[in-house]
Amino acid sequence: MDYLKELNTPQLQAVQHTDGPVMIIAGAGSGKTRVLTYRIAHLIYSRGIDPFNILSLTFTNKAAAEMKHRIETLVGLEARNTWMGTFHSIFAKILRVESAKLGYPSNFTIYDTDDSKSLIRTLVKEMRLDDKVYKANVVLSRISGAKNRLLGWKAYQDDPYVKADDEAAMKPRMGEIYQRYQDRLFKAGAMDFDDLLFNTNVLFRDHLDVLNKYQQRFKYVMVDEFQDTNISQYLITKKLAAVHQNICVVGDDAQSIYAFRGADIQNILNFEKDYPDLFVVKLEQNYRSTKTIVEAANSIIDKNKAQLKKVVWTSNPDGELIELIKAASDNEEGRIVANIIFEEKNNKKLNNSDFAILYRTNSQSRSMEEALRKMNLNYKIVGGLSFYQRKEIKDLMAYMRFTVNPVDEEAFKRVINYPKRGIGDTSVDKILVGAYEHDMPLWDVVQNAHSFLGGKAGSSVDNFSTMIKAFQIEVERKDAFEAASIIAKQSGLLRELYEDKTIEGLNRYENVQELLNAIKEYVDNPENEDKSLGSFLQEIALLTDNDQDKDKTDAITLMTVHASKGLEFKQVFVVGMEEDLFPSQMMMQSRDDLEEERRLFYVASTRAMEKLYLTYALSRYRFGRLLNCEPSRFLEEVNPNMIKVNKRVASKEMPGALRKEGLPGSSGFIGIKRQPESRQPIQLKIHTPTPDFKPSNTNNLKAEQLVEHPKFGFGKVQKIETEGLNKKATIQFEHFGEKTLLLSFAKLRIID
DNA sequence: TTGCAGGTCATTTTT
DNA sequence: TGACCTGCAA
Repeated sequence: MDYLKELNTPQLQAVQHTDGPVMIIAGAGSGKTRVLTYRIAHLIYSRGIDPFNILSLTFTNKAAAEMKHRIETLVGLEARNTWMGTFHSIFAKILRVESAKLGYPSNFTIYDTDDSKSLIRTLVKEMRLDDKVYKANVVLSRISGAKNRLLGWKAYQDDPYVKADDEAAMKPRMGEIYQRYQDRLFKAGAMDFDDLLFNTNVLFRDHLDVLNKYQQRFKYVMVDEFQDTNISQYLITKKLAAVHQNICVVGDDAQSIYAFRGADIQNILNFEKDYPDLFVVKLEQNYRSTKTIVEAANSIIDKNKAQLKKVVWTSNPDGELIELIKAASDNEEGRIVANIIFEEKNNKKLNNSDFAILYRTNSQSRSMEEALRKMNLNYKIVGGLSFYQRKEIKDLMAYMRFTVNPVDEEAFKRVINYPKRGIGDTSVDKILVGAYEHDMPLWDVVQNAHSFLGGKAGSSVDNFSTMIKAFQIEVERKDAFEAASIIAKQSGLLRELYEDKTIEGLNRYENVQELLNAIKEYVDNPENEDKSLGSFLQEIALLTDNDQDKDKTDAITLMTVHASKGLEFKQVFVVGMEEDLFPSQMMMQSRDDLEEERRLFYVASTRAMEKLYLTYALSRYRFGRLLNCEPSRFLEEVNPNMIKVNKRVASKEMPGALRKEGLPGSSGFIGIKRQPESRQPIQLKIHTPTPDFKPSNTNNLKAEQLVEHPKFGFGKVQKIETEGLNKKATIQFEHFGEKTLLLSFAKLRIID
């Protein structure tokens, strides 16, 4: 085979070793996607495997689309017949076919996070619980965590450890919420994201004939980004591959950055134990970045304890040093970045699309955007509020959802009184409670509104249900586009938006038109056989990526580090390299996972092909407050030989606010502190909190008190200050020196 | 039921 | 800071 000549030895091994369990450890930039696509091509060409028997699972829509595209170029249209997609989409597809076995309708709705949270809020209210204790976010992540560990509500309630946990967290009724939540999802004919995996596990566990069918079908199973799988996903994959044993996982433990979503790095670390005859290939040569960048990235990740041994190297030239840039404020940081991009574009004849600005949190994009706009530099933001998360889009989608599946409670709540038709919260509650108490399907209650509501509200609901019934007839007769247009018009939604003449209102109107366009495209696409609205809804339920790559304009890419995985740019700025921001304070306090933050930094820096910039600000507006910042510890951990401190920072401008606040470091402190002679990074002593660390109530914290901090370790309170509404504690820590912490954020354990 | 004013609260990453 | 909630008047 000709195309195999392009591969190096380990890559070739990975491609040709098709049978039996295989694990490919692929460092950043080592040609992972290429190996995967060639492997599939090889299976089809050289082994004569029917594409229909090959299953490849990816993590993101983007990765799936990329792979599909590359395989089609390599193999041709035949490749379309392979099963390829995200875990969620593939299993949703299977669940739609087999839904009856689980008692679900095949057109079940998929609830997104907003729907789930809203349902939880409703439940908490119904159970008359304190919504400050049972916060939707917290409850949902608890339930989600349970599902990812395959703990159903019954098992959850019966598990003494879980129970003890919940009681310790003062949330003893969590198990009950979980039960009700599942019940309501079921009645609404809906599954949440985690259910797609959980229910697939149930399906395969309880229906061996179904399992067997898919086991026979998928002779070859491949999993991309294996480090990001959770137990639930892993178990499904393992079951599917149990007959043929042709399972190939590709991943990089150093890029495992989704633990918050249940990804378990142990899956990749322990894979060998599950398959003793495992064939392991390591792809260690990096083709993407300069030596400087590869080594700097390695120097950070080397600090992690949990990792598979591998040495990522490159034969690329050294390239330029990494630039370390200090700015006085977040706005100045933006200006500096914009200036550099402007200069580099001119000097090196680069395009906007050669640059990426990466940040830890979406909210950081603002200062960057402002600066880029001022310099007239074209940019695009990836992620953030995606198209399908906008209110107006969700509203129209909710109408469509409710028409197709009129027991969908969350869709119902969205549309019943929008646009306003005089059905207030009380009436909505009566309907929902009616359904609940009489154990009736929501749609039946809506159709018999008069038995539950008084005259006026009752007739309003009657009008509503008549309208929905009319929609249902349209949906049956017409294609998705025509039906959706009618729904948009006759629901009054389009008129409502049209009458709003503000700029945002105009935008919203255009967004709805945009959604209708998307539906039109869907209908016109000959690949889609089923043109019904229901089919369209199923198609896009799992589509959260709005990067259709349609914008051909040349733009600088702004995105979070997470969103950058799998991409590459000539020059990359990692901005906001400040302690508590990157690494993130939240992350460190909730899970004390410095290692994952390191991996995150590794992902960020290895996106750069030619040049990497690390920038930080000494002060930054966060939560509407001006905070003083310290440079990130990662700047200390990077091999200092790779870094040059940028001199361009000398900015005379000092925002008034900073001067007033007397910014520490605004005088004298240049660059980061480093021991000059040794040129060795300073070793920070990282504190491991005591195992049962629980933050204390710090309302009455006094000076001289001994405390423990999950990150800074032990310390003694120096003084407590009140500044406006904020209380600040200055604490002398054993290893980290004096720190001033905002008490509302700091998690401290008081040692008595 | 609706709309407004004022208050509170959290503030990460994504299928 | 801004998203969301609550309470009150119409």
